[in-house]
Amino acid sequence: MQTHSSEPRFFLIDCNNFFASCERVFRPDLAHQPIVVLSNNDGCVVARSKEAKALGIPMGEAEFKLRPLLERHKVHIFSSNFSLYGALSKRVMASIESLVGSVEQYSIDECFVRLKPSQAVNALEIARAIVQRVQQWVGIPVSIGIAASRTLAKLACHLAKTYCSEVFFLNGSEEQHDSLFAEIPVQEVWGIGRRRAKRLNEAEIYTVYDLKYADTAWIRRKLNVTALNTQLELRGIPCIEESTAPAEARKTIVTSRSFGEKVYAQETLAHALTAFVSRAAVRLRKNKLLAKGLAINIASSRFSEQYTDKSWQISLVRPTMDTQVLIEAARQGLAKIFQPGIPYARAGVLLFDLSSSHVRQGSLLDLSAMSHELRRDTLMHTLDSINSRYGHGQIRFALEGTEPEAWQMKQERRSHNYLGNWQDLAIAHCKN
DNA sequence: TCTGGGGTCCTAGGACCC
DNA sequence: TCTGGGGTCCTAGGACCC
Repeated sequence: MQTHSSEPRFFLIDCNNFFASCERVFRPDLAHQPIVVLSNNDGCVVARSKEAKALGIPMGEAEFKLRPLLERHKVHIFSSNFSLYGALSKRVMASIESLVGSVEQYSIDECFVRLKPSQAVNALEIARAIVQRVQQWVGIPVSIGIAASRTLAKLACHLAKTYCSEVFFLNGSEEQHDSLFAEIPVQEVWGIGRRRAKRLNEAEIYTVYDLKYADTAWIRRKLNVTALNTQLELRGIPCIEESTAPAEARKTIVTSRSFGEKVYAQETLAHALTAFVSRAAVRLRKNKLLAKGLAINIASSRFSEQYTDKSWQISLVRPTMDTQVLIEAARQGLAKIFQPGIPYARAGVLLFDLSSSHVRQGSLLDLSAMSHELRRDTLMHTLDSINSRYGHGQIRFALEGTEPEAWQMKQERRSHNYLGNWQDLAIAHCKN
């Protein structure tokens, strides 16, 4: 088998316990303390500090089930604070870019770097410099995997964490890699989730090593081409490309939330959907897009006896960025699928059939409608710029409702928005 | 009582066409 | 009326990611 599996072509840089580390940046007193961060609505655990992991707190577990354990060990609990995490993520990425030129951001806490030949020569030194700089400039610890393909770089990063090393370079011989891979369960591989792992296990493929050398035709037949690419990547042959620029390539925009409390009233659901449409529309305009399709869905709890999940969708006459047009469509849809007596637990809005707002098509038949649309566009952009300057929700549609309501999510332990709100700036106290 | 949110890609199957 | 291959497009659902 011809491979080049030790050539350094990619970094995968991953922030350690990112949300928990973010909370620590402005609470240095929490160093070495167990921390968990909860999902939206304070439902379940989505991030844990190293100390919390050591206490055996599982990922994704419902908070109410863990409460005794959390209290017993005095675990610090935070609601998720995405504006803070987003702001710190930007700083992490910028710090890395200051050393390597450009990164391919993969998620809020991870990025790939495709190494130029000149960088590949000094891969290890550069990686160590990144770890040091991100810690110093932003205060976030990162781990780095260095390898010949993206999948291997992810695996190398996993090894870095396993061996408590900041950087792991897969630069050994084929045999050395294989003996490492024989110890790693196959579900650790990027792209192999629970289901595929189960199918692989049924075929007696248990480890990364097994997958690397499994019969290629079988993988293609029983799984799919994605899994085949994964296998080739394990052999050191890069074949997963960078996902294309998100803003232009994006196909859907989703805003959905679970409610703080169950909702029975149609009008309350309408308020929630209106708020979700408004948020989705802001993201639409920020990406310079128009939407032609809108879907809504309302559902009761998956754990409830009266489980129901209803959706409705519409194709609009013309692509739009106008919040009001979208709100009207959503409310119209709600009237069609709402059923009284159901304890609704969540709702969502999906914008689809997206197109670039640069190539908005004029209607030759109706010039006055065109000019109305252009005036509305201007109004929407004005709304966005006021809200971005004075804070989200400063100006909003009255149909969102004016009082706090049951649908709004629980966030009882949210930290300050230290980097996004003047009122929330950290304050230093001097002792004399 | 309480169980996240936001995405992408692939495949199978049906409708429709020649 | 039935016969057949082959192509495209769309949608629903599954699987994965963080």
